Amino acid sequence: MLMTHRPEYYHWNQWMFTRLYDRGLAYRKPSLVNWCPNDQTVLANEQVVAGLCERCDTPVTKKKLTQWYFKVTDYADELLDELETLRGTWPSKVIAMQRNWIGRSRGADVQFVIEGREAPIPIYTTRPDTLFGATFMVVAVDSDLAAELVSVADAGVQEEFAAYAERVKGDTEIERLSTERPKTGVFLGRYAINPVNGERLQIWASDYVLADYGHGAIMAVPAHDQRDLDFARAMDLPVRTVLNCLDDDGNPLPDPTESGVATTGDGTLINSGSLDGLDKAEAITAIIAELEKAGTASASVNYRLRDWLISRQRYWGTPIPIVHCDACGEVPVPDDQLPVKLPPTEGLDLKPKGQSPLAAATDWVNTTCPKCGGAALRDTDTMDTFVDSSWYFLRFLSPGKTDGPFDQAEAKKWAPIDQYVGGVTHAILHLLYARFFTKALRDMGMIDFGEPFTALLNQGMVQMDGSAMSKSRGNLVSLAAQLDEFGVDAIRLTMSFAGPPEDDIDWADVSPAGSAKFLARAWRLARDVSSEPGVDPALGDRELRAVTHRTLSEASELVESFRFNVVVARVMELVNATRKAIDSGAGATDPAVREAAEVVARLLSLFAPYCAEDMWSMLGHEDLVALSGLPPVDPALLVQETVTCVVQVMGKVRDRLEVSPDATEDELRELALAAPNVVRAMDGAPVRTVIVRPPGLVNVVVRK
RNA sequence: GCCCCCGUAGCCCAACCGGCAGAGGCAGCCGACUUAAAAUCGGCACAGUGCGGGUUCGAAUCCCGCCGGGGGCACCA
Repeated sequence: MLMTHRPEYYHWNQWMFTRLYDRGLAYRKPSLVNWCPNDQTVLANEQVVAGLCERCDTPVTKKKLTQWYFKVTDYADELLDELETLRGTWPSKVIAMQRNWIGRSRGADVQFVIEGREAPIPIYTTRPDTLFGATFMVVAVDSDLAAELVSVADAGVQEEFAAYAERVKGDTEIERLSTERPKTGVFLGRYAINPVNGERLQIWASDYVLADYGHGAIMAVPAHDQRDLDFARAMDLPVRTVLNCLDDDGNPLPDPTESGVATTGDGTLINSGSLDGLDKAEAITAIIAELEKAGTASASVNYRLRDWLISRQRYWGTPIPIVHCDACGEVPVPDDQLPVKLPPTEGLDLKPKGQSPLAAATDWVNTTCPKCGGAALRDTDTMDTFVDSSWYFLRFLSPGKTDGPFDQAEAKKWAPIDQYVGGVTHAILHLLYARFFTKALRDMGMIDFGEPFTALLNQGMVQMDGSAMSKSRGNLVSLAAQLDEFGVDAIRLTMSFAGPPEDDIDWADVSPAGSAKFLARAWRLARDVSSEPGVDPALGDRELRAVTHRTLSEASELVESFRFNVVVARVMELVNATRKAIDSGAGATDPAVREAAEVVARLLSLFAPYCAEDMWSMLGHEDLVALSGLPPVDPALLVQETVTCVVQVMGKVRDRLEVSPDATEDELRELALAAPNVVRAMDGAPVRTVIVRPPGLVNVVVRK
């Protein structure tokens, strides 16, 4: 058993941290971070769900803090491209979500000279073809760049900017994400020069440009970007169309200047100097080439993915194994001093207060620098608990190992995980982090694979009356009460039978009473069998044996492909056939009945182990059915004596023939053409062709 | 706005590589057993696959376009 809160486990989180640190994959930086005012801690991007804290649903705000990050972005391309290797074994939904989350886009960095500033400012754009349509520039209000640009503006502008920046800071993520939000901003009194035509562009600060994407600054092309157009209209800034766009029917779209709707599709360049007459793709290639020659632009790639913020201001978690020394700076704790154990919490104020509670444990915080031996302070933050689960699957292979995180030989033998099962809620949290860790560990030479989970199944959830159970809705189903009423076997069977495992189950749609009834029906078979264990099934009723062996032959494949609901349905069929054989067929003494009842018990042990074991022992066995496996399928019993051959005329079923399973194409064609119903349907029309798929189908195509 | 998934009997769901639309269950109805009921056993009925095109000898299945439902991302330049 693994307990990730114990030093025996988090020791190796710290070991991982220092290895990542050594490779430049763990680093500290000041940044505007997600802040949960209720939990009083920072959150990773992945832990902000629709603007709310993943743990407590409080609206998240922003705060400028210096925090620890894992450099997931170093692996952005690999994390994205290797999703392709998971196609087919991972749900396409999860692949799409990760793809979306990583959000790679291709474009160009373009340098804009700023009046009164020595260095030009780079902007990122996916649409360099629209450079001639740029009519102003916008920088993120919360960026360092905005603060710098405004610092030389006159007092009125500075005041206005400061007020605006303050207002924006107070906004929650929810407010920021609102699509109906009007555009706001402040003109900084500064100008940029458009490198393609030398035009002077006003520089504005606004919250619709993000500080931490691209360069935190954009060229605004209002005619061909809706956000820029909204801003231009709100601030009364010029709009210039540089692309004549057509709609799906080839008609020209209305000019954005008039319509208020930016055109983003393909078209022909206008008002764009040397680019005039080119289409979008040609213009992008041409302008990048031209500006690269001039040294003012370069092709560039950007990602939506951010580095993983792992610092938490919580008393539980793994202490970050760093010592801050005035002389040496950040010093990772050496291996032989790990683990850095959490201090005793006695006497500490553990309430969230915006600073790690560990800071109050002064005896613990005050330490000596591992490098120079001088006085130093421990880092007081703890790690995100998602660090624990990013590599636990490797720890499971050697859980007691004391001289390393996991045994590499065991990992070579067992890992990666062939089949992982988990909720879709982890699509871009755990599953992304674990993929990152795996790739990093591979690059450290500790494992020889780059993807941790070869196949993934997202199991569904149990709902009630169309939605997730919740106290406030009052649509709760007590599992304990259901178990009391129907028993664990019936409940488990109900869930398995309700539908494919990846589907949600609505408890209002299923019938645990029906499951209990079925189990009783199956159980009675074992009670009724009156032959001795070990009788030769070959002496039994062939018809029932055929059903038994057909069930067996299908069951393995169905189980392997997780179609448990179908397996249960097949067992139900076998139970029905066996019941019939006992009551009105071969009778309870027939060896085939014993064989069938035993197969029922063996297969049911997957879903209803208690019931199955009881059946097994009632059938006279001393061992466990769970360990008994499945008997081999007798292929001879799968061969049918006759099969029904469907005869179609022009694709419509007109007759059925009972034929031998190895009837030849010619025989079937002849039989079909002679069948009276077929002759009637053909109505004298000449045969054009006859399609024969032995033994089951003949289709006569006639000339009309 | 972009992306992913799903629409088959009253309901939950099967249907292999395109080949008889139905395996199983729930609910329903009928019968046997019973003084009666429960339980049990047996039987019956119910859709032409969301809509419109296309490909094909043949489409629930493949392609295109809609409609409906669920989910993800989103001021990402």
